[in-house]
Amino acid sequence: MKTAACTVAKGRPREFDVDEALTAALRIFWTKGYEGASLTDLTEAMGITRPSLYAAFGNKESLFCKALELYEREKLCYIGRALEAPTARGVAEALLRGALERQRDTSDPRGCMGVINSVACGVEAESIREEVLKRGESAKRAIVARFERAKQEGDLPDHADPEGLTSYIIALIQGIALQGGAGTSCADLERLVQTSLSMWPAK
Amino acid sequence: MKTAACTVAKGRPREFDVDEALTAALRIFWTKGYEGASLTDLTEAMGITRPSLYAAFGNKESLFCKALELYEREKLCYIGRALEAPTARGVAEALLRGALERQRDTSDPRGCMGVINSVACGVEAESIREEVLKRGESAKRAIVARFERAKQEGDLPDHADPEGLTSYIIALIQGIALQGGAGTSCADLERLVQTSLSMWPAK
DNA sequence: CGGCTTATATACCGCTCGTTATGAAAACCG
DNA sequence: CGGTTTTCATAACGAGCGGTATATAAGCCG
Repeated sequence: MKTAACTVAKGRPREFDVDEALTAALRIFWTKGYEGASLTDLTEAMGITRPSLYAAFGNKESLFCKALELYEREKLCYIGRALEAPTARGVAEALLRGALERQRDTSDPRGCMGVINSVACGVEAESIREEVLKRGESAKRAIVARFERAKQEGDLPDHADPEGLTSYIIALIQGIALQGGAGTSCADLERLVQTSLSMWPAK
Repeated sequence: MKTAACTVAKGRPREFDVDEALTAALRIFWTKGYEGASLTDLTEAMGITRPSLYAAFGNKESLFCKALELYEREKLCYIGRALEAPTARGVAEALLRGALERQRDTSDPRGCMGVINSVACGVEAESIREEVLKRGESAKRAIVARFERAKQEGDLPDHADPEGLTSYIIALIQGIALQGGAGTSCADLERLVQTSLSMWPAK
């Protein structure tokens, strides 16, 4: 009994590519937020009808979760790579430059999908908010762990506060995304990053 | 002809206090955002009916603008005071501590009204977004001017970048508001501020 | 008291929202 | 070819949205 990846389709084959549709949906959620993205916006961008969307993705909420997963996998992968930098300063620099590059990419919307959807809106979006915050928490824990390791390795001074450093660097990343989404020019964002890096000790 | 403040009321006197109602409306916009706040939410919190709201405040959009004005006047006054600090570092410290105190105040909602409403939602809220961003811009210019003054006074080194420093400090403030709105404990936020201050040169 | 003005209360408007019922179309199997 | 299964297209559902028409109540002025 083969449960997964049945190669022979039984009924009428679907006429659209699921991954392409999900990518289109991501762009809508990214620019308009969960509540701001109506089903009309979504179906028009995805090029499919409402029943097709519900058959393929369940409902609006599960569609959002799948889009969020795609977003983290393709657009936030720089975070995981940044943690592999040899020094704490290298980690911070990679994080800041990664966030900056995200705002530089003109083929993608400005702002950050997570930041946009972490601010409270209607009551219906409460579960969405929690899902977004949950993922943010796990990313935060990973950075804390990396800074604690750096402290043990003598890469950070004994009086360093890994939690404080993490909140600090996340605040800067959030600020970059927020200001980028607000329309701040990339040149200005670059100066923000430059200033941040000049603050970090032990150049 | 006395245009303003006519002391004698002509018709039936209104049965609610306009300032109290506006304060209640502010809390709703603050916690739910412009689009997330329905007229039902607003009228229930304000203790008035829909026609009373429209007679006193115009419509939802102008009500929001009046609430935003009240918010800046009462909750963001720490920014203006911070700019009066004698040194650039004093300014930065007052800004960060002011933002932290805002998240500490348990009698007010967490997060920042401006941050919440600066992220894009539906198309109807586009003018709201622009209004919020406009006010943010003016605050930014004030901080830039203050840092430029500090540079002229020799309070900041010649190679300092007032624009970059401003974007940097605003990013931290935005991060504090965002993390505060996300439920981060005040203790953690305090460490964030502490870390930020430890980064600023020339203690 | 009557006339005038303004605030209140109830109910409703047209519209959009997310979701789904209905029926026809397209592939496979026997 | 008939039967089965899945997808597609149209249209509709109930609920909630921002905003308002209508009628009544409460004050002043003469």
